[in-house]
Amino acid sequence: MIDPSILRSDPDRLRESQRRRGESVTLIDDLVVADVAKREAQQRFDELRNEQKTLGKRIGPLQGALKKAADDGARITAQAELDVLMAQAQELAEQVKAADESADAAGAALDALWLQVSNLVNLESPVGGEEDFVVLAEVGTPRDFAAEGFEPRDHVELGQLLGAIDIDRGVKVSGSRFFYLTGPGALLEIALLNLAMQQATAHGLIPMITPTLVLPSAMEGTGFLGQAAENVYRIESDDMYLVGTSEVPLAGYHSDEIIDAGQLPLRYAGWSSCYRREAGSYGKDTKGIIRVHQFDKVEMFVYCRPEDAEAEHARLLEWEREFVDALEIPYRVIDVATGDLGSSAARKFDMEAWIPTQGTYREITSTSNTTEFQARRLRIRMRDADGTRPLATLNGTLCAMPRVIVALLENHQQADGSVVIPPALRPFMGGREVISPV
RNA sequence: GGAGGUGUCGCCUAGUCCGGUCUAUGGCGCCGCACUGCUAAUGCGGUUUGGGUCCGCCCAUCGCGAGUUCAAAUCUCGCCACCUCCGCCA
Repeated sequence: MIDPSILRSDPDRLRESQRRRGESVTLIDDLVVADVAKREAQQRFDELRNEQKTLGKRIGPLQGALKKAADDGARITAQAELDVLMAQAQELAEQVKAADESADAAGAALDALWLQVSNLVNLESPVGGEEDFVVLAEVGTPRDFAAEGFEPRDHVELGQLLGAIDIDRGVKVSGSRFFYLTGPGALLEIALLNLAMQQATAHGLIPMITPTLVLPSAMEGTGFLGQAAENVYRIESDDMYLVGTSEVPLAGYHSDEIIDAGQLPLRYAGWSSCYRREAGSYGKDTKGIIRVHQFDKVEMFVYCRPEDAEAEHARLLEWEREFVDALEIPYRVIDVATGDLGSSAARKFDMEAWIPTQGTYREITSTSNTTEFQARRLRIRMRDADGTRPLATLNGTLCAMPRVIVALLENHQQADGSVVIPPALRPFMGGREVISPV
């Protein structure tokens, strides 16, 4: 949710943001109307309710006086006065009830509209659709396998040769887009987890292992029940959701809290399984483990002052790069275009790793500055000398296991099908330097 | 899963039986001011959160929701969380 006061002070800013995203601009006009209607309805209720309370305060003492009335004359006078008041109060009660209902309805209508409004885009974000990203950096040089004299194998074949990935049995047990990590593949994930957590804790992030099943409020607060809803698994019998990223439980962690500004920034590194339906991706990445329904991920999440958010965003990107640098994988960094930000992000940087057998870069990390958007929805605020106000939240991938494993296997393979483990990872692999075909 | 108990503005707490002067009491903590060589102590004032505002105030908020009533922290119903006991269980 965006600061509602902007709707009154500068609605064109909202319109411009919607326009850049390629989302509805007329929605803002509807909001303006609904906002006025809501305030009018609320004010009417407030006034009537005030009247009702004022009147009610006279009834109690009068009833007391009636009980203590000394003689019949006084009793009759008091009773008559009370009857008049009660008649007024009864009529007022009906009006209050009606006003309350229309104020509630106006409020609900306004809230429903607000939920459709995506976050204000950062004006630096390139305008356009998925293809309109800007490349910020390109790091490392893709290997020239032709010059080395062999055809690179894809990660599916390598995974099989090494006994590291078992896709067939994943499909047998759980259906398409599921897999097992086996032997060295499982050890590789554990090593990556350890390397990621070592780096995270070195930078002062707090390690977290989070719930992966959450209530609707957490899912909605993080903005995943909007455009992304079709990719979320819902447990119908218990009205809960499986998270697609630990961003959800990490954001929900401080929901309904007011955090002392002195404690900020709060930085977490959460490890969890992630579940994605991948609806609408039929035919894409059907082979291999680039796009799967369940995987594990280490996610960074930051709560900070809104004025520090852009610097934090740069920091998250730096930490992501540090991790991929350590793995010696060629990559590029892109500034994601406004049409591809998702509802929560004001700005988003993706890292894309070079995948030799695809001859292209594929997303392996994503870091978003969601400014105060999620914090407002989740009622997370900070308190400083200026009072209480929403804070900013940011998130960034430190290590999404399957895609990093794909990049490692494909980029570090040798002619005989073995794979060299990058030195940074070796301490977490018992010193092993190479994984060889079984 | 079953039985009983509890849920009040940061923390603790009064109020709930018997509805109205609750505009929610008191203590601790915190903030400001005064006094003070400094600290402490003491005194005075402030201290839930959100919304509206003609900047006087007004409205909502007592775990959440619904209901009864002229009027609900208080009565009724449903839900949630926690505690105790029983059952089951990795």
